[in-house]
Amino acid sequence: MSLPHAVLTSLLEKASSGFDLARRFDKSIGYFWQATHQQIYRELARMEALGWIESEQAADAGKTRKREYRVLPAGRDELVRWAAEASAPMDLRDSLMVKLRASANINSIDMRAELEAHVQRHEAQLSHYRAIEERDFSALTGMSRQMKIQHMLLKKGILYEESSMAWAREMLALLEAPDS
Amino acid sequence: MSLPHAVLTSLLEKASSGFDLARRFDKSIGYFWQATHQQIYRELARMEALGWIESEQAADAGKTRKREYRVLPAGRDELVRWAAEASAPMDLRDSLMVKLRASANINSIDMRAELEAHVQRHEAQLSHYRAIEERDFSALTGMSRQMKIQHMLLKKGILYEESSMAWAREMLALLEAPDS
DNA sequence: CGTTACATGTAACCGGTTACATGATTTG
DNA sequence: CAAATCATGTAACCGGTTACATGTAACG
Repeated sequence: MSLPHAVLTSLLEKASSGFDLARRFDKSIGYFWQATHQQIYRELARMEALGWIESEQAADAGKTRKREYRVLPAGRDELVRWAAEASAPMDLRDSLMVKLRASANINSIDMRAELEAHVQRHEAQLSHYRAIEERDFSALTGMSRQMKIQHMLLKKGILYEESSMAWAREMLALLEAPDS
Repeated sequence: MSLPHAVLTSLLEKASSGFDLARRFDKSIGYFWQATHQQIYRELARMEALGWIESEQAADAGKTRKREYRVLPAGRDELVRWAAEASAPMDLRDSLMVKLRASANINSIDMRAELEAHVQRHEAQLSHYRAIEERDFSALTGMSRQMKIQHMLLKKGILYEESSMAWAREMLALLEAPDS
């Protein structure tokens, strides 16, 4: 159950409203943990009831209901406690692999178009990551420990995209090859 | 919604009982799509009601309730239909990454031990995959199209383990390094 | 003869997804 | 002024997980 802790981590970096959190989830932390705004609002309410976070009307709320959430010591403690737990290995549920396996058994299934789309998606994501790397992590010296860790997380994404793309290209080559 | 289709694919390769399917899911197809026996029994019942599969008492049932399931043409058609749908990109939900990100913000979180366990898990899985590769895919010539695709799926797993391990080792080195 | 593996299920729960609702603010 | 974006929520559903139940077969 990592969603509350992902939210806590994000709030720790910057006190925010639910809406801003949802937007941030679409970017940085969302590459490793996605959440819809409904989930986030639900968790914020739950965590406030538990005393892990507190909120007040946002400075720029105007007449809207915008609230800003902040992590309380109890929330910080909970994050430390949770981090010490053993984490289960990530579960892979890749429907493309299931389809490819089906295509190995049924000749009329042609996965080439979908693999091509797949390659393109990985390509786009990769260049997106690389742009972030260039922008935020190109300094050669003086990176703080925090920055170095953040950079490694980005690199994880880059490695994933690179290896997925290379593999998909090889798979595509196999499917394009004449059936000898 | 890939579980029924993963089951269909597995049944296509070999007519089986629910129990055998659950065991097989722990091995081959389960690397890309896990399922507990409860889920599998539920899907088998659903798919039989839909006319995608049929069953009869297993030859080796004895006095047990063991049944053997077989894919019907309608099930095969459904698999073809489903394979033509665009598949969503795999969603990554990696709690280890969330923890590492938390550790970038809270110095008292030490992820070294868990990263070491992580590396070891990947190492074990990798040598397991390599043993399968040696056993089933070491032939240099005459591999059928079906075999080649299956080999590529295994290679996908191997690539994943290799890159995860390399990355985790690099991350570990960073965390071991003196905090300059 | 007790333990482990085989074999199939029911029930409750929970996290995540989808659809829908509501109102304020900004922009063209 | 209409449309898009900001902002927060409710409700229903569904796939996946966990706990529990039940009985047979094989093994030491």
